[in-house]
Order: sequence, then C-alpha cells, then structure tokens
Amino acid sequence: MKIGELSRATGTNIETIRYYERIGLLPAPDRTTANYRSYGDPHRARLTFVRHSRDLGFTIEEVRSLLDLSDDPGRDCSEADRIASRHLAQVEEKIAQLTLLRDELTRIVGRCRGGVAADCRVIEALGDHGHCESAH
Amino acid sequence: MKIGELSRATGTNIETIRYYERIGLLPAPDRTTANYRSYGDPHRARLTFVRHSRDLGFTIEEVRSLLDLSDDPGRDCSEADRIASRHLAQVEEKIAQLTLLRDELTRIVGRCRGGVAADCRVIEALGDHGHCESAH
DNA sequence: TATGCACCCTGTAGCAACTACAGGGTCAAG
DNA sequence: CTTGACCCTGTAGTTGCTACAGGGTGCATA
Repeated sequence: MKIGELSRATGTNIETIRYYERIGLLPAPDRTTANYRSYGDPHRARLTFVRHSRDLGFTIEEVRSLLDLSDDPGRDCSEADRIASRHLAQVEEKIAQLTLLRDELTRIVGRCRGGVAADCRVIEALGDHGHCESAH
Repeated sequence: MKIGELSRATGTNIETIRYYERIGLLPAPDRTTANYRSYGDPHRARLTFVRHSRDLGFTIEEVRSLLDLSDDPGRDCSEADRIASRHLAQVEEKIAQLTLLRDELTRIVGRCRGGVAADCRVIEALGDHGHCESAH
C-alpha cells in the first residue's frame, strides 16, 4: 500500500510516517518505479504498535526500546515490564501534580469578584506566591 | 541586583531570564558600566509573577496577557478570570485523559508474568489496540 | 492530446519553552 | 598576576511532530 493508505489505516499523519522513517523507528520500505513508498502488513503492524505506544504516552526512545524487544522474541520480557512500570509511575506523578495545580487554580479562580484589574484577586494571587497552599 | 542574584531570588535559570527578556516578557533592565544587567524590585516582582504563572501551567502567551492586565489597573478584571478559568478547564481535561491512560497502563503492566518477549503481554497489548477498554 | 487533480517525493523551517554551549569580557581576592 | 566566579552575545540543540516550497507521477475526463 502507498503512504496515504497506510496513513488512513493507522490514523497517522503522512508527514509523521516519513518522520518515523527518518529517525529509524520504521524501516525504509521498498519503492515503486515512481519512487513511491510501498508498505506491507508488517509495516502496518509496526506502525500500529508505535501509534499505540505513543498514545499511551511512551517517549520515542521508550518506543524504540519496546520495538527492539518485540523484534527479539527470545529476550527477557522484564525490561518491557520495567519500561511500562516506570512510565506508569510517571503518569501517576503527573496526575498528582496536576491535581495540586487544579486545586490551586480553583482557589484562585473562585476569588474573582469582578471589577477592575487593580483589585483583581486572580492577578494578586499570581504575583504573590505567599497565598498558595502547597509548594509548586 | 545582578542577574545571578535575581536568578537565586526567584528560582529562575539565568538563561531563562535572558530568554524572557528576549521575547519581551520582561523589560530590558539598566546596565552597569561593565554592561551587566542591573535589576530592581519591580523586575523581581514581575519575574515572580511570571514564574508563578508558568508553574501553574499558563502558556507564555497567557502570561503575557495577564501581565498586560496587571500593568493596566483600570482594565476589566473579567479577562483574567476568563484566562484562568479556561486554563483550569484544560487542566481538568488533562487530568481526565491521564486517568484513563493510567487505568490502561495499569491493566497492561499487571498482565506481565515474566518470561520471554515472545510471550510478553505488555508487548502484545501495545501491538493490538483491540485489548483496550477505552478509546485513546 | 491536453489538462486537471489527487497523490507522491525531498529538504528545510517552524512550533513551545527553554537549555546548553562557544567564545569572549569583568572584577575582586590572594 | 593569575585564578575563579561571574557576566556578555549569539547560535544551536531538545521533543515530536507539522507545514510548507518546489517539484514529479498517474489516472480520468474534455
């Protein structure tokens, strides 16, 4: 299949597919006589793997490691588990941070009673860290 | 005060302070005879405002708008409230997304029983979107 | 046969928000 | 007089794409 079809099949931007090839995440496919990229099912499977991993928030480098693992069926699976567990911990950390942030923002937004900027509690709160309840 | 002192006083990287000046977020300060930047209290207050806003996740452009508002005490405060409320909504959206992600990752990580990559449930799950419980 | 249109190619530049040099100048202490 | 901490400018790198510019290909239609 041509790049446009692969793009539609995987929900990946054409430019992104070429980008993945350039950085070595996807192998360079065969070309037609017109120099068009020609993909097969293994390419589609690999790209699906990449898209899925990226959707789950893995970095490109993590995806690279996971692909290496899946290319080498004899290798120990614990590395994949380690990568995924570490990523899970990062996501949980990020949720915790954002939750603190949300609470702080809720407090700040709730204080606005309208009026002019000189009396604005939102602007005051932003200028003065002392109002905050948690460190950030 | 010199840039290093301002850096320590606000917890901002020196390069970042110069960057903020370059993009017009902070005004260019006076210079000493040695061409060193020389800051006063208003600079420190402004940078504190910027740092605090950035810590709360506002974009540079949002910070710019908020600074404009605080520079013009007669203006209507509702714009600040609007910016903060919209940002709060984005943070809540992000938390919701990450929570779905966390659940999906938890399911994937939990399936690993060790062994070799060929049998790895983590790698299998990444390659096959069909295992997922929610769209992402 | 011409021509339009959708599709493909390469290569480079842009985005956010910094961060990290390279290659130099300044200044006070020992 | 030299060492070390600090400061300066300007440019390039980071992550993960996305958006052109400027061209070629292939098929259907007038």
